Amino acid sequence: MSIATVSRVLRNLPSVTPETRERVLLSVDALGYAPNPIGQALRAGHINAVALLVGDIGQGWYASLTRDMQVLLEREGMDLVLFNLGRSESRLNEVVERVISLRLRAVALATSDQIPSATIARIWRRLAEAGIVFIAIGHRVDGLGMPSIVYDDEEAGARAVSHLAQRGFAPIAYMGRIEKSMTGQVRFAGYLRGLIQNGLERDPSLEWSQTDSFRFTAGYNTMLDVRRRGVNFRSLIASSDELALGAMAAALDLKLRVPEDVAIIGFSGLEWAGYVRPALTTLDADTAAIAEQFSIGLKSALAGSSDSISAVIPRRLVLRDSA
Amino acid sequence: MSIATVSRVLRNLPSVTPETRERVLLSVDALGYAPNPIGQALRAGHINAVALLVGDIGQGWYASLTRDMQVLLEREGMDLVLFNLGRSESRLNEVVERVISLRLRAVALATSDQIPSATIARIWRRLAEAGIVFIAIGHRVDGLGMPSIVYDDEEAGARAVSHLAQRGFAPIAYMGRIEKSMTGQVRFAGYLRGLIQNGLERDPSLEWSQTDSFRFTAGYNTMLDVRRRGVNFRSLIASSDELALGAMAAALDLKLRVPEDVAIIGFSGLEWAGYVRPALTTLDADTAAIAEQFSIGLKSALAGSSDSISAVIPRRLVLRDSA
DNA sequence: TTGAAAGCGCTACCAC
DNA sequence: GTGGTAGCGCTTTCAA
Repeated sequence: MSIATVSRVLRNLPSVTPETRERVLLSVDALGYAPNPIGQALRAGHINAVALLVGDIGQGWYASLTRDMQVLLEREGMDLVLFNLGRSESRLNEVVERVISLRLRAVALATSDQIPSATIARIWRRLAEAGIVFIAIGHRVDGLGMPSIVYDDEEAGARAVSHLAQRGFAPIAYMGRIEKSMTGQVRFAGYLRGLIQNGLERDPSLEWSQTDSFRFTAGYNTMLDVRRRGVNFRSLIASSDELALGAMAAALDLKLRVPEDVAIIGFSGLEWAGYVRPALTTLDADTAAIAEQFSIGLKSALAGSSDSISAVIPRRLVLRDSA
Repeated sequence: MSIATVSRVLRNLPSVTPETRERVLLSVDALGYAPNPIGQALRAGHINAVALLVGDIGQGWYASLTRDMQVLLEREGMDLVLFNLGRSESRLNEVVERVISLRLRAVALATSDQIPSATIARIWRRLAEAGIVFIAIGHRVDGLGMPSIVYDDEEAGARAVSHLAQRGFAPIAYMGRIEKSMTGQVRFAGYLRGLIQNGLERDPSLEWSQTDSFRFTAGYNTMLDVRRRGVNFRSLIASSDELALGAMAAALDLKLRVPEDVAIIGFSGLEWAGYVRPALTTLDADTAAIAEQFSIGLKSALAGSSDSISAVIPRRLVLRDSA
């Protein structure tokens, strides 16, 4: 009953007689022995854990994604090491180096809108050198063959426009345009396609950028600003539920009726969106589906498959009262 | 220039001549060498990381806490391994065993309201045996000397009552009573003290329990239910912002005015609470302060101090429109 | 089928 | 002040 034999038994290797196995398991039980993952990691050259890099865990979508990822990883016997990026790109590099030095097995990068594609591609290469699986979440990086799981934001944007147009809510504005991000462009492209499909004119004064953030205040201030400037619009598509709620709050404070005077559609499907009044119509973001796809992609990559995952998760239009 | 010397240089041990140090650093730079944390961990007998156990990361308070904890741990050079507990107590035990087997350095248990004190005490002992620091967050476990960081919920509950009473919003109901949890009891005790201090009668029909959860639906359904039953009240204190928003949604759907017909105060200070309309008055929950205290307690415990942290974070009453 | 031993990367000890 | 080496716990040869 050497340590080697114990190791074999505990990993269910075939080359052990039933009796030996029995005896080993008995002793293991008696002693309360459990293998030390650190030893295993040292031997294997990597830790059986995945790094989840999120933009800001305080935001609902990231939190929801984190939960679903943790559940799925645990099911695979892996642990989740969490890194919160904030807005700084240099921090992203530091975190990646940290992950490499920790010898984690995979990186899930989930920052929907803040990082240039070139940066992401560089990080992907860097991790590949280190033998670490990389999967981008929420980032559309076309044509590079980079593993990614994204929403069908183009389609979703177009669908939102059609919905508003059919309800007679034109002119339709777009809040939350962000130039440097691929995702932002895709979502916005959907908005533009939607306009065309519905025979509507594009109007640059209805395309609102938020430089500061995707969050509540930005939505609030933007709404105040466009109303003060007398911009003419009947509805708006906000690229996050936070922006949408901020905008709705401003609208209500200005004594506008929602949706009669201003109709609003958000992006994300956060839980509180169903409980504000009027309840927020939104293009939901299924984080469980993302986690599911991640798990599939991870397993395939760890099994050595060369073709990388490229999944698209559909967004559902959740009709409530705000549009 | 042996490996031993390199190790000494990289850890800034004094017994190295400046020249040697210089030479080593040069080579390290040239080779891009970085120490392997797994080797360090095997040697040290533990991984330089902290486990954060949260009830449900999808809920705003946990998400906010997680972010602040991650930031502070990173500052200390430690990583954050996240575990999501959900509601099952058996899962808590599994997670604790996992943490022990991983040889993490500390556990922060943040589940404000679901776990019996006896269970927590048992876990504390189990971790102590394994030499792992344990700090309870949001759990008040008096008299056991257990390291803990809690809010001043008793005081906060009483303050909420006083505020409502002074504004003439009696009778005041309490939503979200949970018997098995210490925290729940403390918060509720504050409510009772507040009633007495303000010369109000206690009325059991105004003490509402939610068996299912602290979340939106529970608040919504409870409000519907008490109105249907014709319970007489002018305001309510909800033990979470989620409950509060759910209740407010139901009130608005019933064409009640908030705060004129029903005034509402929540517990938590989540960001969206300031952007719903009417904006939600709340007893905020400073998660950054908790992380700060955790960091202090952790450092002291790792330094071998025997007296354990016991911090109380005050809740601020954030006055907005709902009460 | 089982056991002995090397070696993953690190630090602490002991010699020099 | 520096270098050699044992040993943390594991898995994987290689021999028996």
